Amino acid sequence: MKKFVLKKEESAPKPENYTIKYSELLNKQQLDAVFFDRGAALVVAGAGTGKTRTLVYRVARLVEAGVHPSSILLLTFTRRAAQEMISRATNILDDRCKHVKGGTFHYYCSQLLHQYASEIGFPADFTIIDTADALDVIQHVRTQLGLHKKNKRFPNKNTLLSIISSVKNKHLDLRVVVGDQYPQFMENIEQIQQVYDGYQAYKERNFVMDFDDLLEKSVELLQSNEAVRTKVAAQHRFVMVDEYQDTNKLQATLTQLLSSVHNNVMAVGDDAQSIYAFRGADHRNILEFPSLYENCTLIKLEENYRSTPQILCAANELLGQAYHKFDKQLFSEKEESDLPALVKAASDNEQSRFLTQAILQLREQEIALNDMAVLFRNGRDSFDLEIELNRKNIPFVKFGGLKFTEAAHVKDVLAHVRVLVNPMDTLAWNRILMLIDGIGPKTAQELFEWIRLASNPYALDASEVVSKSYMKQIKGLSKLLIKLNDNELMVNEVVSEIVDYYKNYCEKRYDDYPKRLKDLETFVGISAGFSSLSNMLRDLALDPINATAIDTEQQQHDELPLVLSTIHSAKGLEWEHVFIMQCLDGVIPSSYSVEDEELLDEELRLMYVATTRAKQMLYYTFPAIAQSSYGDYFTKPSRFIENLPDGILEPWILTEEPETPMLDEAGNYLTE
DNA sequence: GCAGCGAAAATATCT
DNA sequence: TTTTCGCTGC
Repeated sequence: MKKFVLKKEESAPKPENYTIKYSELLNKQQLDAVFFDRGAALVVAGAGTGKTRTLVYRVARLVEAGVHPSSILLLTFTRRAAQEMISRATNILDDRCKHVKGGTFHYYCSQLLHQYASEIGFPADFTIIDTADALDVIQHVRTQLGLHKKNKRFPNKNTLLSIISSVKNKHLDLRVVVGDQYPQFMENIEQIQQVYDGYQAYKERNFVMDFDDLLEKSVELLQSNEAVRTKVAAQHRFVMVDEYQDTNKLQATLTQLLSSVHNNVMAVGDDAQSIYAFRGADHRNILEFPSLYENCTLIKLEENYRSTPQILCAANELLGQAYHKFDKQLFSEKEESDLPALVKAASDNEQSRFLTQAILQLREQEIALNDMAVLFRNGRDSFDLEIELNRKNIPFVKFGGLKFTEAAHVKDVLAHVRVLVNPMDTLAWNRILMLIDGIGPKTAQELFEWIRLASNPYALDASEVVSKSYMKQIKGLSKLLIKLNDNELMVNEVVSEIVDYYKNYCEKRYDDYPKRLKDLETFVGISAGFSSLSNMLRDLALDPINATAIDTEQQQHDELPLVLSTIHSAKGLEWEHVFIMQCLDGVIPSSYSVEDEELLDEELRLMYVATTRAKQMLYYTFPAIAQSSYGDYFTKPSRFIENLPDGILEPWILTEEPETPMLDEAGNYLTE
């Protein structure tokens, strides 16, 4: 039985009652967005046009107008972005803004599904699996189906997962995805369908969900259950979605569903900055948005407040190279600056040394390390630079690249936590059982069959499956799990016990165990920050810790660190001085993208995003010769840079002098 | 059924 | 360079 409650709308706020002087702080278009009240709006905001600022002020304005903060939903691309916006709103207004609901789509969906788990036949404590786990499941399904030993080539697990993920995120038929992206595997379509079904069935059976399931199942829940949809959407009087150009089909549908009661929805984005097509994002979403909502208002933010005209000129010229054109020209009233620099180094290492020196020189000029960033296409592109920075004692943080929680030893420890939270999590059981000598896939499988039916799944030593040879080890595991399950321990106490138990296995398995044990000690410390085991698992799955964050945390510099970041992770951020390194053809654009216009355009937009992060000065650097991870060499600068007309960039020539002890004086690179 | 060895293959960006 | 596959001996 449906029940609608009619509530009176808050009376429209009187402008003179606002404490914030909006009209003095924002331009005309920004004000339009901030004071936009009811209905649907699309804010098209070019890079650096104050998009975040506008969202922050709109949140504050709504709260000031008497809208209950918790009825505002702010969906962003990273959790970091949501937290930052909410804290900025809190700063300009007051603590009420802290109650605004914010986070990523995945985070929102995770909360929703945990709350309504019973509606979709899942236990409230289902586990979210990351990509590595998902690949393990696919591999398992693939071998079980006997597909690995066909004489014909069958797609590997990475390809299979990417196909499955596309099907879900783009909401397309499997045939369409395979035909479109992997026509060479069309002949295997039946088997791929089997893998798809097997993968789905496995997750249902073991009560785990992958990232895509979070979105897909949320849409299913809201679409199939009218009562839930009404109840949920009623809580969100105002829905705002940031970075809308990087939403996929499921997220666009979710946006509609979540705003379907109050119909107040604002999407903000920039089609020129769409860089997540590989993940199913569809920049057409933003173009189609106005047609999805009745009387949608369109607001354009065009004046750039971030970068100097010289940097914007490079950005505009880059965008002009796209196959599919944008009608976009950024302009800025900012003061003139030097032309962006184009720096050719002889080698990878010379590039690193140039960057290190340039950074040190800027620091001498009182520019904080934190106001500089080095950006790159791939996580590994900065490895050599990281060594150089360490050598010179320059503190840095790195965003993107390897995640701490992806390291095998951390996953091992987390698997123990997972079986405590969700005893039906086969994947985690497999992982911890196979640590024990003598237990392989087969025995683990049999043990799990027993666990599934057992009255106490942790009392493994009661199972008749266990053979004598490893009984002692099983007893140890069993004792640990029972103890942790029976006692009300703090999260870090649980993790600490697991680490103690795991130490032996870690030492046996890894030559570099001292480093890994140190990591685990750090992890015990981090775990103290979580309120419960299941919260910890959820948070770590959706917001994994960066691998280098672990090292830097211990160093405790009083100086704010330099930022190293993949371009993808730099989205939405800005710095005074930006270095874009490894600008090589084959790196950016990636050599796997050059055959395809769509892919190539996305690489170009990536370069555009990187370029528009810079406020004051921009440097493109590349080595004359660079070795790829195996085999071939990169020898040409990025075509995007090569194609720029003369006079946009200033070429720098590096002349290296013999190393001298006084770096600041004589050993510098000369510029011309 | 398990573990270890050697040969062969191999895209990356993120929630 | 690292991961994956198949083979062999226990």
